[in-house]
Formats: sequence, structure tokens, C-alpha cells
Amino acid sequence: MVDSMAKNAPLSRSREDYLAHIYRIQAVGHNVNTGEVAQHLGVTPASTSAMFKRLAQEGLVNYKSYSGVSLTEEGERAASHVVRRHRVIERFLTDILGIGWERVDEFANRMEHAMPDEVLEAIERLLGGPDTCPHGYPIPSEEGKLAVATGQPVEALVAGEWAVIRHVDESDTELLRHLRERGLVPGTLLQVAETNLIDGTRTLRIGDSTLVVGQRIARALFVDRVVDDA
Amino acid sequence: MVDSMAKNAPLSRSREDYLAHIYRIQAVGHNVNTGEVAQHLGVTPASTSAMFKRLAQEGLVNYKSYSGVSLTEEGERAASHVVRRHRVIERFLTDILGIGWERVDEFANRMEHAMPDEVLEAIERLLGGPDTCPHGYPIPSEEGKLAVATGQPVEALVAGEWAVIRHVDESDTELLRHLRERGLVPGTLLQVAETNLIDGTRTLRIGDSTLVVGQRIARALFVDRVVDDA
DNA sequence: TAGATGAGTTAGTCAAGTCTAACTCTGAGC
DNA sequence: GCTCAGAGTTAGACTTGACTAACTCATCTA
Repeated sequence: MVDSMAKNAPLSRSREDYLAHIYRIQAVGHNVNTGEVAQHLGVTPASTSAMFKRLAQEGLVNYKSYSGVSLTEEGERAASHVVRRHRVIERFLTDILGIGWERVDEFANRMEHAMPDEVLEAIERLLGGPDTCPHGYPIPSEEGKLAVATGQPVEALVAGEWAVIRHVDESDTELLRHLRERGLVPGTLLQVAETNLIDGTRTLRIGDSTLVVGQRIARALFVDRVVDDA
Repeated sequence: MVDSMAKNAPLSRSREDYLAHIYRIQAVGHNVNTGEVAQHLGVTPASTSAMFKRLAQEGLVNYKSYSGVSLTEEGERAASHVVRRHRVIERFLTDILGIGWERVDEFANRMEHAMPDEVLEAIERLLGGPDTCPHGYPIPSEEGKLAVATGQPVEALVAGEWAVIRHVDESDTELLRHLRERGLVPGTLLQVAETNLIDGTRTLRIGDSTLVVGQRIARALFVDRVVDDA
């Protein structure tokens, strides 16, 4: 909007971090509020407010005091490039280097700002054009449209329903290790055998085996329902 | 020396850049002067002076006004880690991703600060423990000793002498492309057939072919003499 | 509908790293 | 040995992005 922006000056590391996080929140359909962004980025709400103002001035977000932000078209393009880099790097780390999926988010956070486009493209070719990150989130296209993640938490299913894991919450390292060890990864088909509404646990059937998972897992696993054709 | 340093706080990107460049200059046996560092890093001599003072205070370099700097043991360790990262990344970019050696220095400059140790180790395993960067410079060991680059410019050879290319100056993209296209890469055996002291050109024999190179190349190719046993 | 409460914002400060402009040192040449 | 050009340094200002402390707004409850 405001044309005070230098043509294509690269965004600062900090701006990239803010934009990418805003993007991720918008991609799951939530409102973006200051405190949440501040907490995720490990800064104070005051710093976040200040950055929102700067980003708004540069035409990257729409911002009105006390009512949150949203990405402008330009902001969405910029943010999606960062998220794209992040997710391709994660894929690279797991698929080529064999690093555990519970650690790649952190590593990608550091690497995503310093990855030249040409290098990213070469990595994508090597990977054969992956569609999702290891945790199941879609890799945004080059064009930079918001890539919306479908799926709802296992928590929302009732006993008897079938579903496929789409993506898993990647913020908790311990949990991720847990999930991997139990085969709870994107693409896995499962059935909710039983729901215990008192303690929040779910009994899941996966292939021939049965698994009882607590509420934390039931909230971290995002699935799409599958109609049972059997 | 001065223990005002926080134990193992990671170095800033800026410090890493300065230290790495000082390391490279020391590794070819030259004195480190302010202007040269400033020019290479694209900052003013004033900024460089200021940084030298900071680094000295932190025990990373020995610094006395008007007489240059040298790395302390701690500085050498820190710098060699950065250079190590840089050179392993270059190898990765050329050998795994197939990027031309004339571009990898620039890319590695950006990536070297954001590469977690675990990722670097995984890349090294994938590469099979390379000894040198694509331009022929030694990859420092984990221990962080200064890795001295041997070799002298082709310019220093006289007609008739045999030599093996050890490393090539990596600062000029155009020149690097040129060299690669002519097979003037590390490991190549050559003989100086003729030296023209008037225009500075050299005629080189490589295998069955003959190549006339100008002074710029004769200064950018670093070789070790080989005794002619024939 | 008036507080109260908590989220969000503003004001002022700080540190890192850069710059320009002015100053100082070193050493090469006479 | 002296001078002076150029390399190096100091001083002071600026930018970015963070912080704390104090303020303001929105909303939920009574």
C-alpha cells in the first residue's frame, strides 16, 4: 500500500520471523494476536507491537491498534517464501540427512533466513518436489499463495470414526519423538475405537495394533475423516 | 585472556565474519591489516578498528593500535569452526547439489552462520569426510588448528617446471568459471612450457593440450612443484 | 452500565554494529 | 633526521530491534 518501501530490499531476519509466524496462524484460520506472536518468537508484547507498526508502514500487514494484524498480499507473498524455505529445509534434513523430525523445526528456524533461492531450488530438485514438510504441513507454492492446512484434532472424532493423519503439531520436541516411535505420522490411517470423556484418553486402532493416547496427543494430531466403505 | 567473556555465548554473525577473514589471511602467512579486512567485508576501516578492539577485549585477537591483529588461541578455535563450516558447505553445494564452484563461496558466506553443528556433521558424513573445499583449501579439523594452505602462484614457476594445482583464488567469479572450463582445478598436473616476461603470459601443458594464460590466472593458480622423474 | 482485569500500546532506554569526519601515527623518500 | 601521504584510529551520530515501566483500551462480570 504505502510505497515507502525500497523496491526489493531483502527483509530483515526479524521481519521474516514475524511474517512467517503470522502466516502460520492465518493458515490454520486463527486470528493473530500480539501476545501469541510475542510468546512464540520469545520477545515481549511491546516489541511485537512495535514490529507490527513497522510492518504495517511497509505495507506487509494490515494493522489497527488493539485489533490484531493480517497479512497484505505483499506480506503473504513474502511470508510464504519464508515458510516455503522452512518446510523444504525440514524435508531435506529428514530425508537426505536422516535427522529426526523432532529436531528439524528448530534447525530450519536458523537456516531458513540464510538460504539462497538457487540453493533451495537445487534441494527441491534433489527431493523431487515435495508437497509437505515432515510434519505434514503443505509447502507453499512459488507463487506465494496462503497454503491452508486442513484437518482437525483427533480430539474432535467420536468412537468408530476412521481418519488419516494429515499433520502434527510441531512445537513440542518430546511429543514428536513420542509420535514417531508409535507410528503416528502423516498418512497413517487410524480408527477411534473408544473415547474416554472423563480422562480425555482415546483408544486408537492402527493396522492390527491398538494404542491408548492421552489428551495432549489427541490435540496434537490433526486428521481428515475417512468414510468407512467397508 | 580477559575473562569478561560469557562462557559459551555464540559469536555474533559479524564477529564470525571478521574472525574467519583474519584466519584466512593468517593461513596464507600474511599480516592482517585493517584496510584489507574492511575492504573484504565491505565495511569502513573505522568499523573494522572498532571491531578489532571489541574482539581484543573478548580475548579473541591480539591487537595493538596501528600494528594489526592476530588470532589468540581461542580466536583461532572460533575462526576455524567458521571456516570449517564454510568449506564443508561449499563441498556440499558443488558435490551434492551440483552448483558451480564459482558461486558457492558467496552462498556459503550466507549459510555458514546459520548451520547447526549437528547438520554440519550429517553433511560431512554424507560427503565422506572431505579434506578440502572445491577450490582446494584445506578444511580445518574439529580441533580448530590453523590449516595452512601450501602452494605458490604459477607466476613463480620458470619454464620447464612441473607442478600440481593445489588451490585457486576464489574471490573472482568470472575467473573461476574460466578456470573450470579450462580444467584448471585442484589436482591437475601441468608443466610450464614457456614464460613470456614481457606480457606476463604463461604457456601451460596439461596432458596433451597446451594453454596460454594471462597474468591474472598465473597469480590465481596456486601450485606445488613436482620433481620431473622422467 | 460501571468497574476491574488483562491484553495491547506507548515512551524512553539500551546494545550492537555501522557510518562520516576529523584526528594521529608510521614509515618511505629525501 | 624531517616531512608528508596514506593507513589507521577516535569521536559522535544513526539504525534496528530489543527491553521495562507506565499507560490505555476492550470486554466480562456484577
